[in-house]
Amino acid sequence: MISTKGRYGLRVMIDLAQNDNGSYIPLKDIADRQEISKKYLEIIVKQMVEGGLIKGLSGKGGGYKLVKKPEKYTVGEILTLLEGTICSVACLADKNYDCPRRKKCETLPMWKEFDGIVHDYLYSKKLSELL
Amino acid sequence: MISTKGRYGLRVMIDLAQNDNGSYIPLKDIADRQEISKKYLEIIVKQMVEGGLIKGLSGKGGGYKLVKKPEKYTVGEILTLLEGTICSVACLADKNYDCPRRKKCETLPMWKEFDGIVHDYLYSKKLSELL
DNA sequence: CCTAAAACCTATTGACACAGTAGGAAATAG
DNA sequence: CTATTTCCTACTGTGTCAATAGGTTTTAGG
Repeated sequence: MISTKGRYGLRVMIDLAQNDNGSYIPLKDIADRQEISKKYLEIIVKQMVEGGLIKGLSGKGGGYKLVKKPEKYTVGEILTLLEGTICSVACLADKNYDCPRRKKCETLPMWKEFDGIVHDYLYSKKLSELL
Repeated sequence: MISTKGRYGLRVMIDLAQNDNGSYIPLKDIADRQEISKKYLEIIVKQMVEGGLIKGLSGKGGGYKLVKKPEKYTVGEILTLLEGTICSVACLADKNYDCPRRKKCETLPMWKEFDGIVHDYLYSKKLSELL
């Protein structure tokens, strides 16, 4: 289940794309438009800056802006950054984890196939398609 | 993310299908084969009995068995029973919930589409395909 | 009838993540 | 110099997850 972090973050990205006028957009405006606590958005937006998804500028006239064109972002990369990993099951989430039942597990192939479908959908969906 | 409840429950179903000899299969055997705590499985299996997925018989010679043929179960129905709901986002999980932003939400259509894909996959996958 | 084996039932717990809140420090344009 | 804005650290209540624990009831077979 995608948490508010991922959902809100995605909405911030859409908001930034829709209101892009070349300059930086203050978080307050986004919070007002999206009806989300600005304080909470700060946490999310910080992660997005650190992850290189957007850039921020402090001080008056500051705010946030996209670093790429909307069609260059995929929903998958946005959600992965905020959710940590988009995986249906824990066995696949941690790539280093080596399940002792890996060889005989009857469900693993299905989870892999399922994960592939989810992945394909989210990484083919562009931010620009949501505007 | 599918929790252990759903994953273990699915494995119990597979185990019951694979070891079906007409009589009841004790949980201890399943727990041993699947290498899962029997105590924990009790909780999961109880839910599956209440949900009508399997039936149990107390006493010596008792255990659990499927109520339908493996090809009559879908992975979706099994997971839905154990996970409560298989929904990617909270907005769609509770059918009675009426989001105030429903009309203007730019992300809702995508979540619906995504949910549809997930649903389609899980409800078309039969238990018998996992044996 | 007795006993062993099994399901069934209630309660508890430690750890962790989620969804925020709070208060201030640093940066920057005008 | 000041108002605005990001940036940073810390805290907190709530809930779920993943079990564990200890018992009671049911049932088949000797």
